[in-house]
Amino acid sequence: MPELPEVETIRRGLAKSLVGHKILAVKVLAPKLFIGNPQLIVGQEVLETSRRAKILIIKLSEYFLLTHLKMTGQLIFRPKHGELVIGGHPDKVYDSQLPHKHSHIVIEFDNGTLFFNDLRKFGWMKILTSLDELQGEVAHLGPEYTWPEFTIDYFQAELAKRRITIKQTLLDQTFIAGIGNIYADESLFSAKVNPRRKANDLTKAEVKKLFACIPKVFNLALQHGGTSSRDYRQADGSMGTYLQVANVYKREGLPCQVCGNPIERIKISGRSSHFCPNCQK
DNA sequence: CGGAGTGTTAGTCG
DNA sequence: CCGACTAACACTCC
Repeated sequence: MPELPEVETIRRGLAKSLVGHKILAVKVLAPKLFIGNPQLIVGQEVLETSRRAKILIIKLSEYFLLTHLKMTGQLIFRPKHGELVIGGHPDKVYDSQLPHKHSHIVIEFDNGTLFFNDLRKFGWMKILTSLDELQGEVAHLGPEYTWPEFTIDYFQAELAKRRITIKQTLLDQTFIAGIGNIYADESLFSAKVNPRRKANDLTKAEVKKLFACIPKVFNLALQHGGTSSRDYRQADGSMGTYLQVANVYKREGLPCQVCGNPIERIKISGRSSHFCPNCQK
């Protein structure tokens, strides 16, 4: 579930709570989800947080703690002092009941407790002990949309190589980092490109449009704190509101905001894909 | 009740 | 190398 805007929103929220604070204890309730020896990071302080694609990176005094939330992972921080602010969306499951049956890793800091919850258990936490290891971990990922190397020339050349659909291409993390199912569909709507089109069949004008739409969609989503559907909450427990401004995602059968045509939902290589058959050619 | 569907991605197989 | 498919898991929806 969490794509770039959700992970980035969580990162920003957690940075405020965690930077400068020390890990007192790590409890691993589902060993499969934690890679490395949890005792290694006890006593270390959080220096800074960053993000690469959908991976959250917490830099500690000596090591790095990485988290991937995959489909249903959550990170919830419960501060020691003061009420947990739920952002106007009270939800018992994310407050008083922690840890609950889907809390698999619990990290105690000097100022509160971080819970890693994951219903489907696809996510993970991982300790890396050097910058080299970290670079190896993210080596296969394509550029972030904010990087200078993410240029129109790169974008066009990569699309030209691919005979798969444009939808599948956008989901390929080795091509561009951070796009998932929601923002693939939303970017394609913005660019008026049908998700079934082959990547290498897009016209030059369409490629240019899509290239411009990706940052636009990501930035809008970041302003809204990401998308909340089912499990996702911001780091403070509140909901992201992007879905309120989404054009196609989860809008099957509803009128297109541009032309009024019903939004369709189809399967593209196993992933649900939402689009307006009238606007997206 | 049974089966399909779910925001991800690494791995396998042809 | 490329592309299609599957598994990892637990729950909701129809």
